[in-house]
Amino acid sequence: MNRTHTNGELRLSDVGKEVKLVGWVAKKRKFRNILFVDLRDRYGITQVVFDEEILGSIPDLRNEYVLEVSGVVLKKEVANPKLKTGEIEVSIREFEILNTAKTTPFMIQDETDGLEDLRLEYRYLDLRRPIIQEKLIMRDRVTGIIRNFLHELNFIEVETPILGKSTPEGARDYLVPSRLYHGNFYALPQSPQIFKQLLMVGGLDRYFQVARCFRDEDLRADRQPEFTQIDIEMSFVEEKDIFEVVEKMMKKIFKDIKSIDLPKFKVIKYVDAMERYGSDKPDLRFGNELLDVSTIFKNTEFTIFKNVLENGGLIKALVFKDIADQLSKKDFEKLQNYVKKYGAKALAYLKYQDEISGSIAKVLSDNEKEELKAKLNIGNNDVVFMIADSYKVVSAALGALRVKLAKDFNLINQDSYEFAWIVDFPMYEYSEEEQRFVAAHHPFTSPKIEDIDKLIDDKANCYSRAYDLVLNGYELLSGSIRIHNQELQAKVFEALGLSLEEAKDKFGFFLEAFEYGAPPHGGVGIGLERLIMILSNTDNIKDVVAFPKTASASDLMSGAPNDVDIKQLKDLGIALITKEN
RNA sequence: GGUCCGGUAGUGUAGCGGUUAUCAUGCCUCCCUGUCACGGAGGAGAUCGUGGGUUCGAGUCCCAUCCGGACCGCCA
Repeated sequence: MNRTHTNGELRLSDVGKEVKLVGWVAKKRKFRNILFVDLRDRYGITQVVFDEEILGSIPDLRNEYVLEVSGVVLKKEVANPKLKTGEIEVSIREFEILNTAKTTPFMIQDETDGLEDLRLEYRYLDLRRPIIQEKLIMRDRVTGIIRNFLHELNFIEVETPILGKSTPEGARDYLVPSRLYHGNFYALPQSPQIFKQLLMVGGLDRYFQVARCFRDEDLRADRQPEFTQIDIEMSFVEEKDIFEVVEKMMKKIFKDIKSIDLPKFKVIKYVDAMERYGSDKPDLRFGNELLDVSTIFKNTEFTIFKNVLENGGLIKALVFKDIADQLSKKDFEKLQNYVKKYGAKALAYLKYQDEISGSIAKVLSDNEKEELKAKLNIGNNDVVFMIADSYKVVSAALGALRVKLAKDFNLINQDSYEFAWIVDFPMYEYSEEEQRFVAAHHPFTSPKIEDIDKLIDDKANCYSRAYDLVLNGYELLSGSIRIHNQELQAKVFEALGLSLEEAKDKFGFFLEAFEYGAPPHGGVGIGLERLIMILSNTDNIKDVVAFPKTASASDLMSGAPNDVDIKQLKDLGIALITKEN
């Protein structure tokens, strides 16, 4: 069954050769005495010709039959420029049908008719589509580049446990019941965080892993319950050392995959990113920055603005140039509804045309409108959007609007890749729900040295050595310099509201490890799927996962999750709670 | 936990109170030596997601439920 060539391989220079090909029937075009078949495999498509004069008869082939064919390579009189192999065809002398196939539920081609749920149910057929294969092949290339790159820098790949210990902070764990210890559970790792730090304590110095991670949270178009993180940790480093490794690695990936030479990555402080873009993962492919216009309205008569300012809120503006004539009243209504999702009560807007119109044109003074115009450098046909609310709501709503409008008005260059390190994240964020400060990152993140004194008494102004790398509006990776000092770690646990007892119960082994000479260390976790999504120009994470789950975390193909035999539950000592009790 | 959108031949869709349930594609049969989105003729193919209700009459309206999708919350 040895093929001599793949279906993407034969060229004009192969004319005259005897070849053997294998593959699937992608398409057939039949006449009385001749049959053309597009034979497909992972490498491409080759047209093969079944000629009655040569074979005596024409076989009855259907789409997706699996064939082995032998024949001679001929030059085509009229080439097909759409195929790499379009200048030749193979005239069949012998063939064998290796397998037949039912009619597929959707067309096996890039432009398929099947919708996503159907394609997921028959993922093994969906995987035959070149457009899906390309993405998995790219994913393999990227992990290959990463492995080679890190190995050259003395990193070693270590596998850490999948069955671990549940820690109730953070994302919800996937739990695995223990058969030997009834009532006890393993947790699947949300990330190999503790283990990789212990590898540093263990003296491994430079570690990485292509790590599967699991989070039992609700999904999104860019989130799966299980995903892959390129997990990296280094000893005896500071931020700049880690940035250098990651930056070189990204440059290597973009050079090899996209033939792009990336410039040096920007560095933006978290507070500046929030101020300018309303987001800690800003899309830097376009401008349209947020501007604080509170001072213009400090003596305003407009009660809504006035009240917000009096209650400690602020007013920010977002300007989009030369679009006023393209937005109808209905469009503005849609945008007003859009920002409500983010908690904004309203979206104010002004259209600067021959006259100034818009939702708040009548309630603002001429002076205010002119001041806005001057401060925001507004020209004819520009639109100013404003939201007055708390800092958090203004940032979230106006930040999201900024991205939406840029997309709607095609202001984003799809071929550009704008990286930036976001640094100096706050140590805590305030949880409205719990009415207290909670950890903004995992509890092993080091505070800024100069902020150690603020850990307990001034949480609002305490910053950490955490950083993200953002790319085109996505958080590509997250990392930090870790705490390596037992006392500081204990202090941070305390600051986070973990009693010494709780801390010992949950992380005792970890704290103890720090008493035996833990080196300074830090690292990152890179979201592999997101990187591949960006590289392959898709906004759907399912496209870059071989067997993805739906938005409700089910596998339409296998039917997972499913109920299990009562005997299995008994072995585990588990009884199910039914709705009745 | 919440908001919104969708579910009609194999597939993608039209229909929005009375139709023989639309169109395209796929499928099957026949015709066609050069197609490469082949072409031509004909044919089969739909418990309109499921269960209730309103109505003389329900893909069509209402309620519930299941499934899929997007988003908010969530994702230390």
